[in-house]
Amino acid sequence: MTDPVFAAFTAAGLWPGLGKRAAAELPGAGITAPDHVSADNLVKLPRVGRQRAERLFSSFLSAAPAYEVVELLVGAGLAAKLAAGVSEVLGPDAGRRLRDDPWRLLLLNQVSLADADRLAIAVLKGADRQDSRRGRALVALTLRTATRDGHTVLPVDQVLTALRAEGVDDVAAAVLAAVESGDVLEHEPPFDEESDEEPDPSLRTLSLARYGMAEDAVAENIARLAATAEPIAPASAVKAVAQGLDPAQKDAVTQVLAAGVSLLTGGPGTGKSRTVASVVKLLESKGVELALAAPTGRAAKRLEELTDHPATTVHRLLGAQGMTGGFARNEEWPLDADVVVVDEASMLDVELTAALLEACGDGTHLLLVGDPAQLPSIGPGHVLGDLIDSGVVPVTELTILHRQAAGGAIAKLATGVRGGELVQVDSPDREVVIVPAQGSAEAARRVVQLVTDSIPRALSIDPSTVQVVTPVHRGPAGTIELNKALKARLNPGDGTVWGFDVGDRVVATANHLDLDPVGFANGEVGVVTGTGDGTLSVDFSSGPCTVPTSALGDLKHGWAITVHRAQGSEWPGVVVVLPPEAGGMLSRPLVYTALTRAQRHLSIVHASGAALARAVREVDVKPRRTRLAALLRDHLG
DNA sequence: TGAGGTGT
Repeated sequence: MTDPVFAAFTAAGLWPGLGKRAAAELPGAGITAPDHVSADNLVKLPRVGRQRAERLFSSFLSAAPAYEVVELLVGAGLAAKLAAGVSEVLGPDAGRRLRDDPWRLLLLNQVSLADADRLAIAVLKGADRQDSRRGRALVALTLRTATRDGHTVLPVDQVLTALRAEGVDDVAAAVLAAVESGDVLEHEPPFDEESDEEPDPSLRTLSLARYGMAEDAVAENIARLAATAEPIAPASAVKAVAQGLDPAQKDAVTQVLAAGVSLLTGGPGTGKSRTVASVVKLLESKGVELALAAPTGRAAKRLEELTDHPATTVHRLLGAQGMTGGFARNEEWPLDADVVVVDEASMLDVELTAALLEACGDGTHLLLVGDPAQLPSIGPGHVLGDLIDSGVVPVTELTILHRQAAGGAIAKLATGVRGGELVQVDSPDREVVIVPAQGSAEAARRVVQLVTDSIPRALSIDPSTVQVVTPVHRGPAGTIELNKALKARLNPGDGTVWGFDVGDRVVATANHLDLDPVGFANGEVGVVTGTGDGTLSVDFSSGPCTVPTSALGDLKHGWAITVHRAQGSEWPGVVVVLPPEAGGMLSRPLVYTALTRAQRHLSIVHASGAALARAVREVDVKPRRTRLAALLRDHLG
């Protein structure tokens, strides 16, 4: 009979060097408990020689801390695989720390309050829901849950209410304990110089220390860069690159030369890219050291193509050191750049921005380029929006559309949505077509009909240049079902290599930037042109690529992709589907991002009823609570 | 309560 803790430990893959198969073979070799583990016994395993047995034995000993954690977890009826995360978050001393305070388990994202309570009951005997350690953990949990909606802070009252709902009696003591532990920070409301009155204490907020500190760091470092900047070149230098730039675009260039931190904003087609290219050209000619980056691999790749100057992800620029590690570039070892340009800045969250700013030495100029109307960052914070709202950082907003379709229905619709209005557009030329549908099954049928029949027939747009965009993966009008239906119509086949056939459209779901000749970036769409032995040849818009077996798991069918993944790409024809089940996730940025993917034709299959107009009307269906705008006004106002 | 990125 195998020791249950030992069995759980070996099955959870926590023994370094021991594969799944070998783990299953342990009982056969008579190893069913920790004290059976020795080199002499391990050598009885199939395919294990003396040397490997010795190595496995020592790696077992080194995994003792994880074993201790598994013992605690299994004793409480919890999954042993949590142990890896526990050790990562709590360190080698995790077992003792969990025994001291079982609610520390809540530091892991996958853990619920009920799980932590179970561990507490198992570990503490006589555990009490009024335990101050539980209250403290609940404060942090409440704040962490809020970060999933992008908030960096919550009002104190809201945290207290959440604590009461979990049965905590002394809520003030719980907040105090959380603040004293250092995990949580308390913030006074912004000081109002206009009034003599004390700030309202109910406006106090709480943050998780890591985000509270990141927000402080962003504000302080913006102020530092603003204060230490020297003009790079006289404004007259702009003339050299100014041909073809409109006045606002020229202003943006002038601003980069003068200001430590400046912003360049505007919707698709307003010439942000063009302006950035001019900035780069000018600075290169002056021999200025430049660093170009973007939050995603695809945006970085595009920035590089556009400027003809090397660009990387912000993470790579800063020398990111793995999942939990920090960045090699920081205040001690700043970036070797006089000017740093970051594109797609709407995707910057508060922690990455703090790291970026800390890595900018005194006198470095930073230009952030982005569109605040597009989808917000995944991580917490509202950096680009807060910088704009603060009013203390110079902003150039580009508003003039420079595309040939400037006066067209897509542009009118997009401009309306950007401003919060769902306008009726007249489109006799069928640049925009609204297709109402009842329910998501009908919506899905309409999509297939549009792509395979109506659009090519009536508008002479080839299906290969039409992209379907949907908010969701699941359901009849989600990416999964739509791709099945579209493959059946556009490129039927049985999927010889990993479900793909020559002619399939694919989308990348991870970066593989280092493959030979160019590699591909997350979100890039391509077409399969050939199959090899466990490999695929794919033509991405950036060039052809041979995708090895190891990277095939990061490709999916790409006729229909999510709005999130479509951000940053455009197609001649776009079909946007809004199924009823996506009603709850519709927001102005999502709708705006979806429809601005279209260059010449936009079909909207509308099955989400009143939710669409509501989403567009409300500024932000879920506004993010942050302190950054107020902090910036404090530092720079 | 959906969807989304980066790093070794």
